[in-house]
Amino acid sequence: MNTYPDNGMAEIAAPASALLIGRGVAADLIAVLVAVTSGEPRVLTIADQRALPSGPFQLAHRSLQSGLRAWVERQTRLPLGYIEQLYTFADRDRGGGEQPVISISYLGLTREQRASGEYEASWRSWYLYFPWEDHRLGAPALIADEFLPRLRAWSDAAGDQFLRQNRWQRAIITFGFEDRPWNEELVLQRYELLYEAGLITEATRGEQQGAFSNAMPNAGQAMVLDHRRILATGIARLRAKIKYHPVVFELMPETFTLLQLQRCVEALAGRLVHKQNFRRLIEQQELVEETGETSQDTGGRPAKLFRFRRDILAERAVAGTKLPISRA
Amino acid sequence: MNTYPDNGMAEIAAPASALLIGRGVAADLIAVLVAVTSGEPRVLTIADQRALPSGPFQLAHRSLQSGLRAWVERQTRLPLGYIEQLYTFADRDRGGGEQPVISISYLGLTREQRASGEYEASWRSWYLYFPWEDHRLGAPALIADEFLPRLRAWSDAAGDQFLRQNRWQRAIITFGFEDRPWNEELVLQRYELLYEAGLITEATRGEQQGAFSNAMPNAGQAMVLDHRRILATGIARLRAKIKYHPVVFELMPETFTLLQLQRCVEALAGRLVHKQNFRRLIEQQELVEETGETSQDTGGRPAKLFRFRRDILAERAVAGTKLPISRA
DNA sequence: GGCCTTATACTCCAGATGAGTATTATCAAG
DNA sequence: CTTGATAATACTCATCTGGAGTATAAGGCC
Repeated sequence: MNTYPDNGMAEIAAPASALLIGRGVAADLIAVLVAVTSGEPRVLTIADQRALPSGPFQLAHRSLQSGLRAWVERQTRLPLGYIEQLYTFADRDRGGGEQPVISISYLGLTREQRASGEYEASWRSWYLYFPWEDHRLGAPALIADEFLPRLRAWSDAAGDQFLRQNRWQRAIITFGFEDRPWNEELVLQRYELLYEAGLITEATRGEQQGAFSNAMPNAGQAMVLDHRRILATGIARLRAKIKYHPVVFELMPETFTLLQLQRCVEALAGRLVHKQNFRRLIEQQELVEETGETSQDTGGRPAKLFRFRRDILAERAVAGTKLPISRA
Repeated sequence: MNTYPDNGMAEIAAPASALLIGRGVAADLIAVLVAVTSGEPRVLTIADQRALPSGPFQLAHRSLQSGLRAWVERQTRLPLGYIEQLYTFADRDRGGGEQPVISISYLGLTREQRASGEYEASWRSWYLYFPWEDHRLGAPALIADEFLPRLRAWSDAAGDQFLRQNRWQRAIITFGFEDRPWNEELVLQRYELLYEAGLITEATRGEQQGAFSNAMPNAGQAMVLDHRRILATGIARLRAKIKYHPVVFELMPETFTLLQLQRCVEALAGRLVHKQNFRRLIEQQELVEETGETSQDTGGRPAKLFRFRRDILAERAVAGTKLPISRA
């Protein structure tokens, strides 16, 4: 998201000897398109689920944002409910030649997901790429069994004492070791930590063939270039956003029960929320209104159906709202 | 920041007839550099205070971020404590020719401000550009006396009823009319509203010479291109950020009193905070430690001097903190 | 009817927040 | 050396908010 001193890795290095090129870089758009179906948060992927959809910026478009929108809608035939810019970075390894590539990444939310791509596009659960991020059924064993010892070892391997302590402290905070609470928003920080520790497949790509590698094949599906990092950025942004902005509704069907809404939020946040408190907050904020209908297929008592009050959007989009996901 | 449907204006339009240019755009960096001195939040400007510093992206740099950092430090000889990307947009009116320009804007915080530019750089209070954003001495008369009637008239002038209501509702929320609370974070939304209503000088630039204009010369100093909009984005981002991230300290001298810290926060937020509660929050978060010294030149009882606990930064940079500025 | 499942209505408590009051320590002016 | 002005600093208090739990209602299914 944003770096303190300069967290590195965000943007790929170019040799310091390269000359100044004032004019003439290529610009790419990269999209993190999200939908939630059957209780899973899904992201649109291409290239055998190993890449995010992307394409060159075309001047024909009014703006970057509308360019992205038009391009996605043409490719997928999905209406995009919400678009937000994520991050821009420069990457010289792309293009193949001397010309650097500037990549502008976007987060987009959509309701449906008839894939319908021109290439083999498919929607995949984002936990395929980040299995350690799903805490709905408790903390995944992967974290305590695999990450904990390896991050510990990596920390201890640091030369100077300050670095050692710094590494371990980041591990503690991001993964909630030593009884710290889990903070679902730190998706990017966790990914970066694992990357630096060499546990992520992508981190060891540039290295020699026979080199020893710490990379864990079971630490999530790898992606092309830094696409997994961009996905992490998108997930983090969305997890933060749903807490104070009514964007969840862009992912919901026209009418829904409160439990469906809750399941959607839980899928995104990767953690469960207290049902009664969730309803209290939703209702007292007047974000939804009853349709008058009820849904029978709940498995229990029929639930009232609600619809998002679009009329309140102008107000709340700017003034903010809340969702009950513990930050502590 | 981010747009709902597509708030327009964010990125300048290019004619729909323009052809696709896959390769070859120019990339510019634009910086919002902020410092706080004598109780005023200041921004570095060039070109007779009518522009933000900017320059072409040079491939010689490791990354966009380090490029920005190196370039600013060379130009101003100021160390940048904190850098954060703001927004990227495409602008075809720039470059003069067919080549579109991609502008990547950054927010940077620095401690001192010996201008020292190569061109005539100077630090200006950002309230010079946004006089309506300073509520430290109460709401500026400008808002009730000038904006209120004009925004009212602009709303009423809308053709259909929905648009009329939408305009006025945005005015109410962003400016706190009709007894709504003032929300200091809505800097960008306010600027966009004034821009759409034609009250901002920049909004009427492209128009005919003799055309009638609503633009108010007293509604803040105008800037080149969309620099004022970028500045608004930076202010909004910073105002939001100081509430949950310990970035204020990047703007403070090595040691400071709690009142100095408070004044700095107030300068940025454009509103006053409750002194006792401010201190309570700062101290219970253990963000600062006493130096043991006291400052005599307070005008009253001497105040303890504090220093920011840099050692806590690694933890808090990621875990977050709080500052007491009412959101309600 | 008994039991499972989910919806929905309330209650409780602890900590955070907003807004005071009271007291203490300096300096400067008379 | 007393009086004011200005701040620092210590407490108090009522309210809000958020997390968690209990109780009851309304369906399906056996």
